Formats: sequence, structure tokens, C-alpha cells
Amino acid sequence: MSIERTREMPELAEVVYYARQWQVGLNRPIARVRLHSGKRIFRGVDTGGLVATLTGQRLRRIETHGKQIRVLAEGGQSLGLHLGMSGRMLAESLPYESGPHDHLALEAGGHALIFRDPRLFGRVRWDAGTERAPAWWRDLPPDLLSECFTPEALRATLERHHRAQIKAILLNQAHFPGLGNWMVDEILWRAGIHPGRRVGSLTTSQVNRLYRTIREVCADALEVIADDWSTPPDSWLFNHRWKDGGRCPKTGVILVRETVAGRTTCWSPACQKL
DNA sequence: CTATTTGTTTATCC
DNA sequence: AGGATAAACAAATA
Repeated sequence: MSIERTREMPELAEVVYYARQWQVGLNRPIARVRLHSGKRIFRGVDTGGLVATLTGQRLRRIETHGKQIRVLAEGGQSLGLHLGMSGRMLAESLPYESGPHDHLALEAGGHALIFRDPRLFGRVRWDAGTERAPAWWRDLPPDLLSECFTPEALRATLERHHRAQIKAILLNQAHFPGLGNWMVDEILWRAGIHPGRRVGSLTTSQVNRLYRTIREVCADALEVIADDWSTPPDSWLFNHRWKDGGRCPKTGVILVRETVAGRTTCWSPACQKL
């Protein structure tokens, strides 16, 4: 398992990074929209309407919330993107030749804005309404770095799911938007909590530490990855978690990799006890 | 050739 | 109803 491959999994900061790749095409008329309708990622989308409405228009803004991406057109319509497991957003100079996994391309201002997804686990949404934001954008949980995500909010969520394993609930996008497998492992490792711990068994000080660590890992990830996708320092679990025989950067012990809550999970047996 | 891996959603069972 | 589990998705890789 290569590090390169794990780096492609889009979580909070990777999503911000990808969304920025399209900035180069904002505020220029879209000369042409190319897409492969009928693909799974367009399920439920009126692709004909999307093409007809976006052609000739300008894109005004790109926003992200957790793993959700919304591209706002000048007419108020919303193009939604979710990168799934293998989705990417990139810009290529024109003329652009469509690759086999390029499902959507918007040609604007000398660039093709491309949504590429080899495994089709991603999703494109389209909302032609111009009055208010679509439900998939409106009904989102508080951003983990916003003031709305308070220690009390975290405690309430944990209380509601006190029987679950901590790893499972942290991966739940309805409560922790943007967290994915590597971020959750990083958070639990820094907080010294075993991924299989039952939520209800956490002490008050562990919950407080968990809160601070969630915010810390979100901020660190954005700082390192969102601008230029730098490689995180070796002091993070990140660089060691996929390697067989990888060692805990804090204690040097061999890391454990097992399935927890249905997901491949890495932890340090020295600092994370059940 | 087959088995495995990977994240999310959906379905099903308890 | 919350939670566990498995399947499905598609393609690369071992």
C-alpha cells in the first residue's frame, strides 16, 4: 500500500485543495460543457438542463463544507460535487483532451475545469433554483472549526451515541463533516484514545481532549494540505499509518492495523489502550 | 485468473 | 431506534 494512494482520499483539507483548482476558471464565460451523462455520478441530475443552463454563464464562487463542494453560478444555480473516494478537481489549459475518467469538464477562460473520478464513487448534483440554496447545501451540520461546534455540542453527540465505538461516530458525516479515515485515526492517536473504545466509557478529560484534538487536526490538515498539498511532518501518525511495520512517532512501538467499525484502522498500542 | 483494498451509502438484521 | 454488519459501487494492484 503506497502513501501516494492514501494521499488521494479526499477529506476536509484535500477537498479544499481540490476546490481551489477550479478558481482559475471563475468569472469567465463557460464556452462549453462536456459531460458523460448516464454515469453513476450523475444519478438524479438533469444533465441536459445542466449543460443548457451553464453554457455561456460564469461561475462566481466555489465553497466547501466538510466533503461537500458547491459551485455557485452567476444565475444563482448550484453545481454540487462530492469527490467520493477517487474524485479530483483539476484545471487544464485548452485545448483539452478528455481522459477516460473525466466525467465533467467546463471550458472557461482558457482552462478546462475537470471533475475526474476513476471509480465513480463521487457525485455531481445540480440545482437550478435561484432563490435559495438547495437542501443538500442548506442542511449541513456545523463546521468543526466554527464557533457552533462547541464542547457542549460534542458532548451531546457523544451522549446520543454512547454505545457506539468512537471511531464509528467520528466517521459519521452528519456529526463530524469532513473527517475521514486518516483524520479520525490521527485524532484518536493524538488524543490517546483507542479507536474501539465505547463512547460512553470516555472520561470527562478524554472528551475535553478529544474536542481540542478534533479542532487541532482540522486546523493542521488545512494548514499543511489545503494550499499546496505538502507532505505532513513525520511527527504525525499520517506518514506511518499505512506502512507494514510502521512505528508510532511518539513511542517507537510497532503500529497496529486492524478493522474497527468496518474500516482499516491504525493505532499505537502504547498510547491508545482499550 | 482471483482476492483484496479503499470510503460512503444503502439495506438488513438484531 | 441505535448500532452492527455486509453488500454494492469501480478500478487498481498484489
